[in-house]
Amino acid sequence: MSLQKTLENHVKQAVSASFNVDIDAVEFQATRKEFAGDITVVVFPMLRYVKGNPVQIGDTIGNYLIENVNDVKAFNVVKGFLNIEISDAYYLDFFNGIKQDDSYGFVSPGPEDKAVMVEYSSPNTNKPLHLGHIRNNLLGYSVSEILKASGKKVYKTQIINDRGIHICKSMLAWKRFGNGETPESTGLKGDKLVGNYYVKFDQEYKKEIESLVASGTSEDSAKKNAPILLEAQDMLRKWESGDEETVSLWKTMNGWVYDGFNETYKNLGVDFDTLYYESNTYLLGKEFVAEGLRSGVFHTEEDGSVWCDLTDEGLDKKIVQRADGTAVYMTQDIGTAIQRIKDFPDVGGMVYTVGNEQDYHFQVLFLILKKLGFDWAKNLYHLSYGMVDLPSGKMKSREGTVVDADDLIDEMAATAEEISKELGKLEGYSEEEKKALYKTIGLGALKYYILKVDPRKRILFDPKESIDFQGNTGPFIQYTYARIQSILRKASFNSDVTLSDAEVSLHAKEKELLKQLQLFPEVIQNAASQHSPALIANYTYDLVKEFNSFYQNVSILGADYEHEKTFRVQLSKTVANTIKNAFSVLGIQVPERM
RNA sequence: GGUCGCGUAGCUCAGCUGGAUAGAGCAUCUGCCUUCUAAGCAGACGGUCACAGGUUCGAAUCCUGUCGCGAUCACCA
Repeated sequence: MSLQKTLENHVKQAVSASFNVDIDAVEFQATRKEFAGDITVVVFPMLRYVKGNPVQIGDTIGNYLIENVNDVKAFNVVKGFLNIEISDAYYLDFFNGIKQDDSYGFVSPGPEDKAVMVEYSSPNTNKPLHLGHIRNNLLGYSVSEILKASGKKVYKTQIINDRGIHICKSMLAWKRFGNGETPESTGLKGDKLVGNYYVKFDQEYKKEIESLVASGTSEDSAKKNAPILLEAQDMLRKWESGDEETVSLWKTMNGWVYDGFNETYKNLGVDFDTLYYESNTYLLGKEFVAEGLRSGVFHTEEDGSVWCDLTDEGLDKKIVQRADGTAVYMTQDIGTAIQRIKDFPDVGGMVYTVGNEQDYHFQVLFLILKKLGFDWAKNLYHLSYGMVDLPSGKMKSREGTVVDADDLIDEMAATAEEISKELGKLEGYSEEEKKALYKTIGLGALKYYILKVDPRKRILFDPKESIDFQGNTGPFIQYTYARIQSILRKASFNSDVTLSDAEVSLHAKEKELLKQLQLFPEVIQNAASQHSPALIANYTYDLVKEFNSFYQNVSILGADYEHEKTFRVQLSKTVANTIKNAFSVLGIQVPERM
């Protein structure tokens, strides 16, 4: 049981015994550093139940705690704040309980736990992944891992947008200008190759529009009637009717793209448990339109189109089926959500990692699913995130201002290399070790930089200046971890020794560290319920700062007494372990040396 | 215009369900490498928490309004 919970009961008893009233909650906070004490009870809220002077009430409770609770060593009252000092024995007990636990803070899923499905990435197959996808992938992956750590079973998934006119554009351009090029023949990653033809299409399309306009066609009409566009539309019809040649080319080119994407995912360190393809799901959902009509959730307009009226909930009307009976985006998403629950009956909720430009869409989607009567609909969460902007402005594929995911990952490793060389570290490492380390550091910097900020906020990403190896950054934390490993290599200590408070008296900095460690499981739970990797990132940074201060000011291997040394080494090891666990849910690797 | 999100130090960001004098890093300045990795530590400087009201013992945090920035308001996905 956490210190706070234990104390809460005691404080309640104290109030009950001294003032003859029951209170239902006690408010705690960490004691500010300028006051003596470890944990603070805020007395003000009790004034509602207990009449009197807050200082006197605090005194009374404090005295009761001293008499009745072993671990309470002393107290002081400042204004309405009752600062409580806890005995070393309590902290050592706590520490002895976790020091052997490599997965401290992580909870294994219980069999009765409902699973969560997390969707992220979900790219189109006509363009390579870019910086925006990186934010999406990192968030989705990390939230999945955090949910796992909090004790949930998680299915990571993505829906691949593998059909539609945009795919046909790439296919058409490849057919016309490709000369049979393949990833093998060109040495290009598949997604890059296909992406190039998508660009090629756009160039041709523009040329045709220009020449049509030059020969007197209106711009509007030219845009609609450019031959290459008409041909692409024709190709989509062929695809939908199952034309063998078209489908076969579609399969081949998508295959190239998937190979390319998988390489990027592997580099980024993200993965998926199950995949959905839009070519399989785009027809889903219509049966539920019929059901929604029966139950009165939807209604039919005169032209035969089907709508959902959400004006009562402050939203507007949304179409769910066209007059010609075909499905729209919303319909597919309804169908896909339901299909997923069918495919994975243990799933009781879903997280959609999608940019904030779709906030409204998901608000509507979740509401419709609720209205259709699915009880899991209350456990749907749109993990919405802001755009990633560049100093030069928005990323626009047409203007070539998109930061390519693969390029960025390489660039980060190169920057890590540059800085490492400047600092003259890493002597005596093989080239291979160095290369691996540069990647670990570069990726760590990138991931941490993106994950430490609140997802809702837009990020201004400056590829050159954003990567700082000092302060609240991934490499700083990695560095701390590596230093602790160095101590452990030199220490050769017996981790089984269990030290009691008779053998060790806690240094102030050690106590601070122990307090931080005690928070870890709570941080994981909070991060899970708030879907916030940022919480974990910032917590880890706090822990590391605390450790560095300890490291710099307290001798570890050179401690005066053997017990002291053993304890400090054990503590360092536990801190390292916590850093590693925290970083693993952020998807960041931790180096043994750097 | 309607709806949603954001606005905290020169810059990048924390700040949990309201609590003590609003915290870090970068940048600027001052100390600290014969000691476990100085990619570090200790300190200084820097704030009308966009603005105005309200709620109460107490507001960066909750409510209302104003301003600024962004997103969205397709029978596109």
